[in-house]
Amino acid sequence: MSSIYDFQTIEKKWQSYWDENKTFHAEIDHTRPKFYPLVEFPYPSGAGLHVGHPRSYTALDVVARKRRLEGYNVLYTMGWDAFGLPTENFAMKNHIHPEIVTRDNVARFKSQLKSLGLSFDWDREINTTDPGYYKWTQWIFLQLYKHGLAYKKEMNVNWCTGCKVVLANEEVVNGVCERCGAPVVHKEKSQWMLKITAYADRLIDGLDGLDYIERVATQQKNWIGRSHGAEVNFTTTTGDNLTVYTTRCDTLFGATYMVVSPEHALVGEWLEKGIIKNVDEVKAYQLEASRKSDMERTELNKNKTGVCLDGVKGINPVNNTEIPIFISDYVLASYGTGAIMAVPAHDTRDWEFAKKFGLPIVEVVQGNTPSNLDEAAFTDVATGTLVNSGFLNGLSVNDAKAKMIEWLEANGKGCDKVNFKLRDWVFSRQRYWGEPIPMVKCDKCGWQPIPESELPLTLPEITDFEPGEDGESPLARHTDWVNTTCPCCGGPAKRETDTMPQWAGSSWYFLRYMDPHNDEALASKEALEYWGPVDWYNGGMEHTTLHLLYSRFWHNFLYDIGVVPYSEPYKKRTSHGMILGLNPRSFQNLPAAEQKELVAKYGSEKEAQKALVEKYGEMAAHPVVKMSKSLGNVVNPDDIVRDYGADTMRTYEMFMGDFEQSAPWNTASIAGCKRFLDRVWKFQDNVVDGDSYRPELEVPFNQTIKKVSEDIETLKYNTAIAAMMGLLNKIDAVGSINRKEYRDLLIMLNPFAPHITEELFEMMGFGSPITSQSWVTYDPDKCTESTVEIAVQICGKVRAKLNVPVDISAEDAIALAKAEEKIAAAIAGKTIVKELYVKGKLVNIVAK
RNA sequence: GCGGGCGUGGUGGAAUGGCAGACACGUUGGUCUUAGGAACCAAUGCUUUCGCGUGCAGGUUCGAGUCCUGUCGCCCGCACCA
Repeated sequence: MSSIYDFQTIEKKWQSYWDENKTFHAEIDHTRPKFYPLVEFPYPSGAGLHVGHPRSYTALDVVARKRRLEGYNVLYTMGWDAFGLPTENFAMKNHIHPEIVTRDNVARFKSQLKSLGLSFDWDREINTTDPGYYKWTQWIFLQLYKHGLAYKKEMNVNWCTGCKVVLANEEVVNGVCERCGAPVVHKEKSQWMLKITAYADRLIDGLDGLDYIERVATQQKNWIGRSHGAEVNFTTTTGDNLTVYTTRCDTLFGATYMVVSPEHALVGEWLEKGIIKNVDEVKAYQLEASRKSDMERTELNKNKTGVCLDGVKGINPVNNTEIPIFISDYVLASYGTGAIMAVPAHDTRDWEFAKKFGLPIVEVVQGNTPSNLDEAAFTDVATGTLVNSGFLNGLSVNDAKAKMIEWLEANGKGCDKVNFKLRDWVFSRQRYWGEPIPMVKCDKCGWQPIPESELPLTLPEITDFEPGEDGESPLARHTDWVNTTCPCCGGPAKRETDTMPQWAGSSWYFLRYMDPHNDEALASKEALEYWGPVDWYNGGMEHTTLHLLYSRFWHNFLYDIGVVPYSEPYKKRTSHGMILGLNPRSFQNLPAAEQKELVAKYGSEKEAQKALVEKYGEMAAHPVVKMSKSLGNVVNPDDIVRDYGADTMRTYEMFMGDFEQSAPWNTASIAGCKRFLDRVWKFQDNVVDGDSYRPELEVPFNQTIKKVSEDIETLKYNTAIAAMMGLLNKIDAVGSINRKEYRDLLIMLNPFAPHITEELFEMMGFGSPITSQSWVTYDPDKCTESTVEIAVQICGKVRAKLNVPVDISAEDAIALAKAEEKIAAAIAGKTIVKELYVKGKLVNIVAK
């Protein structure tokens, strides 16, 4: 009899074995092809590992382990993205230094990850808060500065009222802070900026050569938001130039007014010069607009507001018509020129505004059917033809655009222009726990980079991490550190006290894994050339427009300055779905007894569910929700590993559903995966000799190996495991397993359940360790049985089943089908209209 | 509003245009047990009589969960980007 499958002992045994033997340690080896899979390194939060983390880690661990068996030299690594606000907040609250908080959290995360048997090369572990690491983060910043891509600017920033820190546009979600949920307001602050906009085109065009899943590429493109249009130079009655940006220069004849953003420079100028007559009204509107938070602006976006500037008019360059100029916050200062020409007949927003302010609506584009401009703007570009537009009359929209640009350029009234939604990256944070920005300010020389030889510029040891009330970094209070000398003139100077955002360290970490201990460079040329680029990067969708875009920007830049030998960092990007929790407040998830009780009380399930929604709120209507402490549905991976083992946990996470879709965690379902592994364990009692597949298992084995091999490559881990479960059922039907079959099964299962397969491999004397074996192969000719069961349909309805040789001819198959008793009876006396045979599937007879 | 995705048993989910519900969970019955929240075996979409079934209504096809049109619902992203 087999021993008990004591997963606790076995898993510890092999984890120590791998550690001691450095089984997964990778070194440059030019005799083997390399493979570099990457998962997003975690922020080591105080809460410990979430069950969501291992979904991604296990998925690429499966790929990494398979690749090693296939002969690749695999670099699979882990590290810590450890700078960040939660740690600093925890440190403040509990009066513990962030460094200690980080150290403790990392230790916990590391032991949790180790307990899962992930095949990381722990010798390459990195930590963004390690001065040896952030020396190079700072070094990259200096290169950006030296190439004019880092600059300091007084600007309107997103200010989180909760974190008391500046946020990047990407960090503001629905007008509130992505992290803490507090309202975000605008504030003028002097900030370090990175010129990501200089790479806008590259970041779109570079996607073409990459294997990114569609939704990631689309989201990045939309975020960068490239639009082709024209700048048109309007003039004003004051003699000023007022340039607008438009994608519809074909409609220039239909411009009946102009709108500039409340912050537009000309408005200030005109106010100063006394040109504007309704000063109070204009100033009041400006003030109101500046006070609005993003949330308020969003909420109000249906109801257009604005003020007409009294005393100045715009002049349309194409027909010299004078038109009114408004200020309105529906025009953004930060996009285009901060000014637009308004064509209410053909733009929905302009139409709304014109309706509200009673402005003329002039039709210049006509569709195939007459449009009612009292009802809505006509915006169909595809079918429109120009009217009331002088030299454009009769042209299609596209032709008119081209002709108008020609005209504008010929007359010096405008030009072609490409605009982007993407804005420069606000890079300053008024916090302690981040990389110091290696810049000093000298009264004489201005901002100066510190010499590279002085890197890393380390954080000073301080104990008070509270941000200043004025929004200054806590570092600003530490004058010993702040006061320094100017690297340029040697005179007194002050250090920058803001630190870098968390996205800094994670923008290049995958390069450091290639050569983590190098003190001369961020990584050696040899390592960068051998290991790079990342072959397969898996991570969350939430990073698509943040980390993923930022790191592509940095990497393209590093390529331009000759630091890395290729421009794009990641060849392939995939994304996993979130692991959700069951909502304990939803009717569907209540214990049966409670459900009965509620139905008795309220009459029906529907009414019971309604009552729950009334009691708990809208959320009770959703049976599957995000895990949260307040609902008490958070699952701790430690508990699962303790109760079921790491192999079961891994298998379950891969089996629970489509890897790319979100899936609810259901601890009750884990039993199935545990049983699966138990059955594999028990095969040891029923092993017979044999060094080839037995006839009845030959096809199932070949089929399963094919399925598992292919599914691992296409993220279909769930069906790969299902196929192995199906194979087990077939082996059980035979009643025993032979040594060849057992051995191949274990290799196939090894990437998913590495511990149990190592143990069985050793016990069975197949040679040890399993990690030095070769991946199983299949014979394509042996993936189908020699006879198959086909369906016989009459008019598409299945009427009988038939066993036929797999290579039977269509004629023979149809003849056999017709000879079948039920079929013969069904078609008797009818005219056969059509007969067809689909190989190995079915015969369909159409009879009337 | 725009862009992307998705609606399949009690549940998670399978199905190159070809026998819908693989593989699991759960449930029911059984075996073995002092016991079972263990293990194993059997049944399990609904109805059981023809039959009906992939959100709903049409269409294409010999054949549609899959393709097309419309519609309803849910999720995600963007959100006045001119």
